[in-house]
Amino acid sequence: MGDDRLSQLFSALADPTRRDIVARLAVGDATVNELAEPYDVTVQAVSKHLRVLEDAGLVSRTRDAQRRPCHLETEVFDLMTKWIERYRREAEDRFRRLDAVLERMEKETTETGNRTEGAAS
Amino acid sequence: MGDDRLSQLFSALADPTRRDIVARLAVGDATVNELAEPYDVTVQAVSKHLRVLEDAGLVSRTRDAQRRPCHLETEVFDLMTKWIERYRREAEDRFRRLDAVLERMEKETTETGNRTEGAAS
DNA sequence: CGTTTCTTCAACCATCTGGTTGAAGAAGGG
DNA sequence: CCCTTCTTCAACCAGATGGTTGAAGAAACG
Repeated sequence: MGDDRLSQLFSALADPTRRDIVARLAVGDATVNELAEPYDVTVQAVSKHLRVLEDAGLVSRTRDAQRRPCHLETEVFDLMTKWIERYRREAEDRFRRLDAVLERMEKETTETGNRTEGAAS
Repeated sequence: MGDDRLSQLFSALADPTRRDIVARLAVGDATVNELAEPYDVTVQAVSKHLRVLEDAGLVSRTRDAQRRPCHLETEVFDLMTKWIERYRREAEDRFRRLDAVLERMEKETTETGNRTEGAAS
């Protein structure tokens, strides 16, 4: 279902353990074992989480002997913030226009109908 | 599993249909039937999607006769953008520091060790 | 070479999820 | 009052997901 990039990204960050992993990778690169240590789940489970993060483009991995250091890729964050900000702005702009219309209507009402209060805004 | 607010939010936006619903609600409020019309799924499925969005705090609903107009709540977007921006900045700051360290190390190496190239840049 | 460490693959399991159909609330309209 | 409209509830189903255990790759170490 989540076949497009944005779905993968949001889905990857929908898990608290994965968000925590991202938070720790923001501090510095780390291996699978290091990342798995704080949690009470198996290292295999963490390995799966890392694969999800990697597929989403949030994490890249290099090789260092047997270890696979994980590195946080920050560029993909833009995809999400751009999406969020777009619709947030769109909705908020609409609100402002709606408010303006309501304000004008109210002013016209007070002009033609009863003049209960001063028209100063 | 996704019991905290952030998990609910990311999870809600991980579905392309739900993101599309959010995009359309950014243009204006709409009823369940109106929202369901463009998709080839049943209206019940869309009703479920709206419940997910509502539980995540992204959508609020009022009552208008039999209709339940859906309204986009934009404030909760901040929760996500704050989280994303925090760790993005954290990681990028770390990169800048790392780059500075590497640059200094490189300069010291060229000063003490072999002087193969000019130390400019 | 055998062993130890780090990591992943494979199979399995419980639960969640997104979809369906069918029936039932909720509220107006004839 | 019935009937139609809008919406949700309930039960069900296929597939994804997050977890487990056990075994197997990959690469250093003795």
